[in-house]
Amino acid sequence: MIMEMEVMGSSQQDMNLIDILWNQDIDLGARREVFDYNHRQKEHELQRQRELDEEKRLHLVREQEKALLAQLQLDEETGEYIPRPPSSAPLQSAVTPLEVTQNVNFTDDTDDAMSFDECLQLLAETFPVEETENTSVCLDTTAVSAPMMSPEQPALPPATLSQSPLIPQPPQRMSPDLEQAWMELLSLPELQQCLTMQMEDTLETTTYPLPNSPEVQNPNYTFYPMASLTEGETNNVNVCPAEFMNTFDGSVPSMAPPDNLSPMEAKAPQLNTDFSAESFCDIFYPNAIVEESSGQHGLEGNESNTMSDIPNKPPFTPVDLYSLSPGDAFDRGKQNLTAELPDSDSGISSNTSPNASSPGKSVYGDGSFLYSDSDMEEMDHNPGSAESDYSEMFSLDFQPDGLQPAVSVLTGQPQHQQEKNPKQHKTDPAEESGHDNAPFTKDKQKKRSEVRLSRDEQRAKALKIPFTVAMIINLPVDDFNELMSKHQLNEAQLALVRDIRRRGKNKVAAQNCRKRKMENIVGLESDLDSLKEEKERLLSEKSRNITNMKEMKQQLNTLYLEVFSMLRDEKGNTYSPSEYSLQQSTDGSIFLVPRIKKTFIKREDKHLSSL
DNA sequence: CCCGCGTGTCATTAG
DNA sequence: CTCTAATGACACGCG
Repeated sequence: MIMEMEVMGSSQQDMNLIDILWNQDIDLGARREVFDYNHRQKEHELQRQRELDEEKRLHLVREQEKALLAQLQLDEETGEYIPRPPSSAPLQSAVTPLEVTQNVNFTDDTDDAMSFDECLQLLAETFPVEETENTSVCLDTTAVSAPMMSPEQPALPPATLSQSPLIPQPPQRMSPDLEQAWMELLSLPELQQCLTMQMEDTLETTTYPLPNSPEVQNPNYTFYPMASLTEGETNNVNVCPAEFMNTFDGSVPSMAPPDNLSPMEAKAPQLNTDFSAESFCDIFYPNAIVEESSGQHGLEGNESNTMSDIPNKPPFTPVDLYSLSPGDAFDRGKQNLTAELPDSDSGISSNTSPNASSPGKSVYGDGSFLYSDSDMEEMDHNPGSAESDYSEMFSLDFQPDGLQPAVSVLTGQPQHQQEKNPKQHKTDPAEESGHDNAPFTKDKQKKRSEVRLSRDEQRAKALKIPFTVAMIINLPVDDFNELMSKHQLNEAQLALVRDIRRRGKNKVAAQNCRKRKMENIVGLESDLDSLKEEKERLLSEKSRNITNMKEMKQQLNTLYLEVFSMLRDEKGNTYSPSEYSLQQSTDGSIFLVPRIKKTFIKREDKHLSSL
C-alpha cells in the first residue's frame, strides 16, 4: 500500500515535471503530446486504424482490378485488354461482387456512371508500374483529410461524375472502346489532380509541413482545416497541399492546364483531393506568374531600405493577401506587433527547425567580429524610438520553417518570396497562444525578452540592417549567405548580423539543451522509482526465501531424525545420530557412517578430562 | 539582502 | 580546417 502511494506520488510528480517541461517547450515548438504517453498511444492507435482502413481500400481496389481484368482478355495482337463476350457465365459471377461493393461505396452511382474506383482501375492499367503506390497516395489524401471534412461530405463528388454525359459505362457493360473512355476519363479533374499528384510524388519526395501562414488561418479560405492539420498533426506530412506548396512556382499549373479544368474546380474546393494546383496557386499566390514575369526581386538592388519596398509592390502581391483577411489586416498586424515584441525571441525559437540548415561554406568565414557587442553598447542605451519602426521591420519578417527558402533556392527566385513570407509566421497564433497558455514566467519573460529584443532590434536598426532578427537567425545557411551576398553590408553590419545569428542559434540550442536535461532528469527519476520498486520486490523475495529455507531445514532435520529412529543394528538397538551419520555416495546409495572424528574427539576429551 | 529560478550569453568542446 | 550543435559556466532580472 505504501509502495503504491509512492508510485502514485512519483507519477504525479512526473506529471508536474512534464507540465513544466511542456510549458518550456512551447518555445521550442514541442507539444504536450510529445510527453504524454497516453496521447501517443492514442495517436498510435489512430494511425493503425488509418492504416487498416487504407489497407482495406487498397484491397478493394485490387479486387476490383482483378475483377476487371477477369472481364477483359488480352488481345495478343494489339496488347490491349478487350472485354470478353458476355456469354461467359463464370465471369459474370465473378463480376457480381464488384457491383455490390461499388454500390456500398458510392450509393449515388448510377449504372451508367463510372465510379472513382473504376477510374482508378483504368489508371492502374495505364500506369501499371506505380499503380499501387500512387493509388495509395491518392487515397491517402482522402484518408488523411477525411476526419477534417464534414461528415456528410462524400469521399468524392459522385454526382459530378454521374452528371457527365461523356462518362463511359461501367466495366460490366463497357463499350469496347476503352481508349475513348480513357480520353474522356482523363478530362476529369479528379483524375488530373491525381495524376498531377503522382507525378509530383515522383519528382518531389520530400514533404514539408505546411507553414503556419496567416492565409491558412483566414476563414475565407475553404481549406482552413489544413491549418489544424499543421498545428496538431504535422506528422501527416503526406498531404497534397504541402506538396503543392513546394511546386507553386508554376510546375503544377503546367501539368494541369486551366483549360482542362472543369467548372467544378472553380467551386469551393471542399476536399483536399479537389484542390487543383491552379486554384491553390490562385488562392495563395494569385500573382505568382506575374511576379515571375516581372522579375522583381524584392530586396534586390534596394539594399538601403527594403521596408518601403513592399508598399510599392503591385497590388496583388502575396503580401497584400494579408489584407484579404476579413477587415483585420492592420489590426492583426498591430496585434502581432505587440504580441511579437515581447516574445519574438521565443517566437523565433518556437519555429526553428534544425533540419532546415545544411552545412555550407560561409561567405564570411573570416570571423571578423570587429564591431561586436562591446562596440554596440552605446546603442543599447538608446531605448528610444526603436519600437516605432518595428512595424517596418516586421513587415520583412521571415517564415522560418525552411520551406520557402528551399523552394526559392531551387527556383532561383529567392528574394521576393523570402521577403514576403515573413509576415506569415508573425501572425501564427500557435506560438503566441502557446505563450498565452503558459501559466508561469509569462510576464517576466515578456519584460526580459522585450529588453533583449529591443537590444538586437535596436542594434540592427542602428546599423540599418535591412532584414529582421528572425530572418537572420532562422534562414538556412545557404539562404543566409545568399541574402548576405545580395546586400553589400559593411563590416559592422556583417559583424552584427553574425552576432545576432550566433546568439539566436545558441539561445535555441540552450533551450534544447535544458529541455533535454529536464527530460533526462525525469527519465532518471522514473528509473529510480522503478529501481526502488525492484529493490523492494527483491527484498521481500529474499525474506520469503529465508523463511522457506528455514522451514525446509527444519523439515529435513525432522526427516533425518526419523530415518535414524527407524534404523536398527544387529541387536535391534537404534543408532545414535550423534555417533552415526547418513551419507550419500555419488551413485545414489546411502551409507551409515560412524562419526569417527567426533567419537575420537570425545574419547580424547574423556582422556584429557581424566588427566 | 539573500536565495532560487528561468533565461540569455559566452567559451569551449564534440561531431 | 570550418561549421554547427551541445553544454558548462556565468550574469541578470524577478519574485
